[in-house]
Amino acid sequence: MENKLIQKKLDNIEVRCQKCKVRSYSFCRCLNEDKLEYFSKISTEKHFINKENIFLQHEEALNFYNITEGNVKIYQLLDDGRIQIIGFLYPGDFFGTSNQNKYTYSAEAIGNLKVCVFNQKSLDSYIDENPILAKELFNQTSYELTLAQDRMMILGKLNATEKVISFLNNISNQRKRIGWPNNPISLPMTRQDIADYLGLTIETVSREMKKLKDEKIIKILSTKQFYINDFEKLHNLN
Amino acid sequence: MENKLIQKKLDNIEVRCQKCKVRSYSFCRCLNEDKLEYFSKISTEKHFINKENIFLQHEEALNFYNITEGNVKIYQLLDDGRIQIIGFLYPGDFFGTSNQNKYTYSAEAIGNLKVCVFNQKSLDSYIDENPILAKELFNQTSYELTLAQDRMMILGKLNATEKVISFLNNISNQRKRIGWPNNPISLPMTRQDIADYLGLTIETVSREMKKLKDEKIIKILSTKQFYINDFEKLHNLN
DNA sequence: TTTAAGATTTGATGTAAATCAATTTTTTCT
DNA sequence: AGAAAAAATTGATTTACATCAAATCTTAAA
Repeated sequence: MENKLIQKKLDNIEVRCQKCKVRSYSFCRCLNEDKLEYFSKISTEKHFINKENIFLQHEEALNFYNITEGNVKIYQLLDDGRIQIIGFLYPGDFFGTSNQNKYTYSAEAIGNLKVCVFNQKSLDSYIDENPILAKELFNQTSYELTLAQDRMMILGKLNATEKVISFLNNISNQRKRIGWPNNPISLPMTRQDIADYLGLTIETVSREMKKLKDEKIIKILSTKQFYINDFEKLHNLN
Repeated sequence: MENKLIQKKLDNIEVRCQKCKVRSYSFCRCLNEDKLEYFSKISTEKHFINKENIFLQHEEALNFYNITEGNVKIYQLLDDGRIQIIGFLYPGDFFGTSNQNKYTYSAEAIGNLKVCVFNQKSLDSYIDENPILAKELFNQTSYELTLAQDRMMILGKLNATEKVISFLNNISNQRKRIGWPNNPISLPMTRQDIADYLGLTIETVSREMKKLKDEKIIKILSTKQFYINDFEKLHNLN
């Protein structure tokens, strides 16, 4: 009876990577089909619900995560409660980087979330035997770094209008990347999240959205849904 | 006559990596001694003077650089001339990451600069044959990413006072990292550079420095030299 | 379905940092 | 060394965005 359960579990694990919908744009895409059976075994799937923390900054960094479904926000907190959202993550994105064995940010689910969980040490050993993964991770991390650098410009030099525009453009592009319809767009995050992401207040975000609506560049279908009337204008404004 | 010259050049190249002063904290530190002779041959040393551009954003990304002496600023420009300095780089730091074969930022020498220049394609092939380098580059890039993320917090949520303090702390830590005396500190960059790095104006940086001086937390020895009186206070303020 | 709690919008006011402007200091060039 | 140019400081004024406050809309719970 119990054996049967274990066997079922194993079968399930074996095929998980083969059936994975986000593999074509995840770091594991570099692995050949014949590697997947073993690779499936070094990770497990885990579910989180809205607002659940995956981990907190400064906790011991045991795991490394890859999103298979849903969204994640990663953020840092200051002692006095100020928050900066570092990034919104999408299916195919990985997270859990650490410094001196501690997570460098906190991670929280936005809506329902499914992730692949890798033990950092196991993944590390696996990388040693499959160097192609190291190269893929280097390339993807380099790309992440370029995005982080672009965000320095956004946070340091753009005004409120430009920040909100860059955010809307960004959301639209992210959705295109993972093959989702990029218009109309439903925002998984709250206005507060957007504000904390852009280094603004919720009131300023609200006012800027209204301005874009009044200029007929976007249509606000509901607080979490908007339609881009004029892609051209939105792109050129930033 | 010419042969002699070439031979001299080759001798010089062969030993370059072995004699290198920054190897212990550069990405190439992961290579065994016996790899260095060949590794030396895939890069060349190049000098730049103050304000010389190493490359510009959007140029075709042909090379990858490692600093052996001096400092570099990497920055992005907006159409209207606004500038954001992404980072100040130190000996042992590498730069030249690209996206779709284009550099994602511009790089300029601060003072006299010596770099190792790698052809991106050659380095890429070398990595394929020495996967340990891929892992080292992944690790170092991950670390760079955590620094970039910390800077999002600085740019998005800190006020002017906190920004300047974080900058001074950062400079002090960078110098410690590469084994330089971290007090007093001579700044290689101008006030304008500091302002463009922190998303402030030159006037605000100047006023904040004066405030720290008045509070006796730092002593300003000259415009480019300062002494930290109270490390404790400086660290705790941020 | 009603009520309560939470999220968002909108308006009035305050303020941190930008901008404008003038002076002083430092560096560079002849 | 002296003149010119560039960088940095200091002060006065403006402004973009934050803060404070209240109203409306949305979601969740009873």
